Amino acid sequence: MAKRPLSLNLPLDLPAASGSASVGTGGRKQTLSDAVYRKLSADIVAGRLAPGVKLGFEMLRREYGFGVSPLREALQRLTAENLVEAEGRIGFRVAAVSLKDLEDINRLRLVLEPMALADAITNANLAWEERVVAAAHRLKRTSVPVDVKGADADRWEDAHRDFHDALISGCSSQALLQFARTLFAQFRRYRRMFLETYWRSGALQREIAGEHDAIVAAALARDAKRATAALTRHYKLGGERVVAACRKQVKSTSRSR
Amino acid sequence: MAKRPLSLNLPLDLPAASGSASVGTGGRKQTLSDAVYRKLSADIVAGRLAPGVKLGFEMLRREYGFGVSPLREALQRLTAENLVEAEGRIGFRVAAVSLKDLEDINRLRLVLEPMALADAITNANLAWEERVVAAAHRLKRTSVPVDVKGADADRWEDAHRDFHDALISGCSSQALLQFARTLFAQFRRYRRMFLETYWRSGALQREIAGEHDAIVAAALARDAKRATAALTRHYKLGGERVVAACRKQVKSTSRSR
DNA sequence: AGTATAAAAGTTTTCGAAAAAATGTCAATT
DNA sequence: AATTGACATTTTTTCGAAAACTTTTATACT
Repeated sequence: MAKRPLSLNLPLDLPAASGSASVGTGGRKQTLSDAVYRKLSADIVAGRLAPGVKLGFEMLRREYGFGVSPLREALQRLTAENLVEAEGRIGFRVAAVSLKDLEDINRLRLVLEPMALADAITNANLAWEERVVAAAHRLKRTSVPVDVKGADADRWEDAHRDFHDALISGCSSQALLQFARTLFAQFRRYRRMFLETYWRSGALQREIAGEHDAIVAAALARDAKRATAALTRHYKLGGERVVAACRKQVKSTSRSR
Repeated sequence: MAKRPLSLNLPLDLPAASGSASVGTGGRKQTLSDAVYRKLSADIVAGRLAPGVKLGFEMLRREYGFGVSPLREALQRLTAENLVEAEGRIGFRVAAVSLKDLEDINRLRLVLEPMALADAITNANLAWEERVVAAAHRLKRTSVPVDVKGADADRWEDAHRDFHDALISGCSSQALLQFARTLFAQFRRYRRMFLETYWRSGALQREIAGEHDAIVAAALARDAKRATAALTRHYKLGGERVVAACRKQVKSTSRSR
């Protein structure tokens, strides 16, 4: 047997600046753990798993068909992203929602994402422009969902996320990108949860499309100031809508109990 | 160095903090998974597990004495914090270090942490002041470590982290706090890794103590502007030192191979 | 009745081993 | 000599069950 006497705790090594491939899920080969992570994440963000719902293993096994180990790993990761709450030996629940939390997320992404966009524009190149244009086009061509919790909505939401992700994808700060993505996912849950009625009107959709156009135009013109202003406006409007809806619902539910 | 299109100064206006003296690991009952997470995190940040080192399960089992399940969960969480890198079905490694990554972390925490501190000061109350004073005192009384990788250093580093954590603990934005903490841990790894020689001099320690005093004085005076300036100065100086050391070492190692 | 205590039931957490995948070896072929 | 492919070995990932713990239910006692 090859029992190499590995150095105990103190391997002296090089600070290798290992090539470090590009970002994202790109190279990662899929494991069950990854798959269940994605599925759970999607179901929570879409609101198919309501806030506060107990995520017991019996139920998860039945519903998702995975074993306990991948499930636990996925839940652990989701906990780090504040989509799931873990309590010692008691188990996991879908993260609760609150007006305070929503305002917190909204406020912070209004700082971070324009920052990321400004940086992306200063680093702009053709590949980035391509990506932005392609994502914008796809979003435009994606039909607006009818059922907010269905698979249609998932498709539109993915296109929407990819669009915003494309915009900031040229940002040189990986850390900033990661934070912005986390906040985007968290905010999206609130939007899908509270803007359900708003959604169907269609007027909202046209309005949003106009805001997106403004951002793209400014970004492609490499006008960082105008682009961040447009993005900020977009997020401010969206944020206010969701906050208002959340506030209303909180009030009505607290009345009903 | 890098360009900074990063805007500072945001309007943080939210009704003051809800009591919440119970920050931190408070309620969570300990599981093995938590324990191994903490141990692994400490060993990586301290540099006892060098960047790029393969984290195979045979080795981990032997060294740490835990089963595979808690180990995997801990590694999954550490991956989310960028202290560990996971590659599909190939396994886990301690996250690589690079000058680019260091500069990235440093730049972002220079934006986020002063933001958090400013907010904490606007929400200041007696409990927060108490906490700051206590943490500052403990840090002062903690003896400066001799061996940078030993348990002494862990103790000092904990006191140092608690001090900075106390300063921003009054921040009303949980999300901002979380990001700041993550960046602090990541930066700390670089500092311990590259400032090893610097450390013993003692002069550095006195210098740092002075910077801390300035921050505390301004914070207790509830002078947000002065406090953030002092904190920024503290981090700028520290960041520059580490970046310089990192740059030097990268150069020398790349020469040696 | 009400509180405390003990058994039972149900969950979560952990372990050990099986399954799946990757890596390494070595001979055969071009 | 280099490449390919089959086989063997090592490692990661997943599963099923045992262990540890929490919650509920039942029972006894003041």
